[in-house]
Amino acid sequence: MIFCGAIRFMLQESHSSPTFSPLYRQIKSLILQGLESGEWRPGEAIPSETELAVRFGVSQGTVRKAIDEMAAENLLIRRQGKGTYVASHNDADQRAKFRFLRLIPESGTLDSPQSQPLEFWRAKAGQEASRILGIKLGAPITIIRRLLKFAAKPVVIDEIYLPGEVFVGLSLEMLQEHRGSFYGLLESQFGVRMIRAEEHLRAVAADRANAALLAVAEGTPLLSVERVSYTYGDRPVEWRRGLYLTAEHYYLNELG
Amino acid sequence: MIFCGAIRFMLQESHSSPTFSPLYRQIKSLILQGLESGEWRPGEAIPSETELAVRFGVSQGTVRKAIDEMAAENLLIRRQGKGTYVASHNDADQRAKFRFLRLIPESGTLDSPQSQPLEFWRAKAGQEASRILGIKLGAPITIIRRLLKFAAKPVVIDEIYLPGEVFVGLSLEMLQEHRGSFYGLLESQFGVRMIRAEEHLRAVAADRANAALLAVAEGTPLLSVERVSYTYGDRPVEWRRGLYLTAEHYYLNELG
DNA sequence: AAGTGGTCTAGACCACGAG
DNA sequence: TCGTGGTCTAGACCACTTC
Repeated sequence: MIFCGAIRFMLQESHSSPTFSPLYRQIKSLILQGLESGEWRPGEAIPSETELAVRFGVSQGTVRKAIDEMAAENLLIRRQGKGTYVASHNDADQRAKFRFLRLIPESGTLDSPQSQPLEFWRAKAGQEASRILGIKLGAPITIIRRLLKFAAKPVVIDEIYLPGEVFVGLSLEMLQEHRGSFYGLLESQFGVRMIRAEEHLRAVAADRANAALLAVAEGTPLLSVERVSYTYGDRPVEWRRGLYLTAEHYYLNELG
Repeated sequence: MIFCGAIRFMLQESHSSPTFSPLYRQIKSLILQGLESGEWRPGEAIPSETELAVRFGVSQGTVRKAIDEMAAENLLIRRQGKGTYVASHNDADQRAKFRFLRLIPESGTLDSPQSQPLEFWRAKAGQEASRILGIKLGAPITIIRRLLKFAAKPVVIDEIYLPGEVFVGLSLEMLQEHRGSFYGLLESQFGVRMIRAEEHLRAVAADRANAALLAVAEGTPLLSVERVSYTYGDRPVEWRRGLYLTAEHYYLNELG
């Protein structure tokens, strides 16, 4: 607490600076640093608004505005009366667990998918993987193929590309033993939290192998979902391609 | 201005009310009423924050919070130094014009699609249309079929269902003559502004007729996009089904 | 210079959760 | 009862746009 009030002077003072950003954004990036550095881990509470205000030497309202933005970006979760928490893919909330999965059963009940790993191997990044993941050509990558089942029926085939240097020690056993979502595992085991993702959707025809896995005829139209996921600092750390069988499910998207 | 300060007493005073909502939300719904009633039309400026604060008998900060939320919902657009404007599908901004179209060309240049009306007829609402559009069975509906071309190539077939009682007088000529987006036309000609939409995506096979229109082989996988669009008060006013050819385009979705 | 939205502050009080 | 986030206020000053 020696620094109380002192940090204020380290913040940008001048409005005429060419790289000017408002105080609450500077506070925001300070809190972000705390998240990236692991000072506050997913699921934990960060200090109260008043405490952060004292620490950073600004008013409580300024801290509040910084936290408001981060809550809107799903980085933090506010709980009235309790505190502000670091968002996690391991929350009790089921919606948080499969936040990035937009596949909905045609008729009614939304049950959690069950993951069945098919293959797991290591390789070297080719042109496309190195470009998309922002790693060197030939850098180690880990590839996972898996099947997702809804109500015991196979519906999704995923092929997941991960930069090997980020997820060292990931193994097939970890995937098989893990309960919960894939991103929850990456978060708790490797400290890498997925913040946002970008998906490219296309309609494609099932080839022989994938058709067999999904128990449909070769050539059946499938929804191809290519996803790149990003962690703090917009750093890409996952590239995957999903093939969705949309006979009894649909992909839901809300347009604002 | 006779009512200055008086309206304040019409707002909810008690926090113990079972239907309690904070003051800024009440202000928000008052502004919303102004939008719905057409007091402020799309593209126009609403009164300044200070003026609204006086009119509603609350502080400027409370009005500000109400407007903040509405700007986040794309209902209003703030312009520093100028004022706050009602959002419109006819904005100069190209992004606003095709806000709901997520189809991106595979390679580079994003040019505006060109719409070519194919068919236009009136019918009576069946089971599905009446359920989705929230109108009576047998109520009049208007159906439009059209082709969307990117760079002179046919890429999208749309079939659009509109409640006839909302869009009386809509004609094929209006569609042919109109420059700009379809929603821009509905907004300027019928005063109905689309706020949000919900899309259900599936992969399907092209039938003979649609394959011919898109100049592809019968059975080619297409992206089926069913959309329900809502205006103020979450009232559904459009149901459409699009068939997207995703050979040289993809559907982009951002996951937060 | 005037008017608009944008930022920042300080303080009051309310609602919620936990002990 | 206490500490947390949530709401509301009043006032100061800054930045941008227009005149």
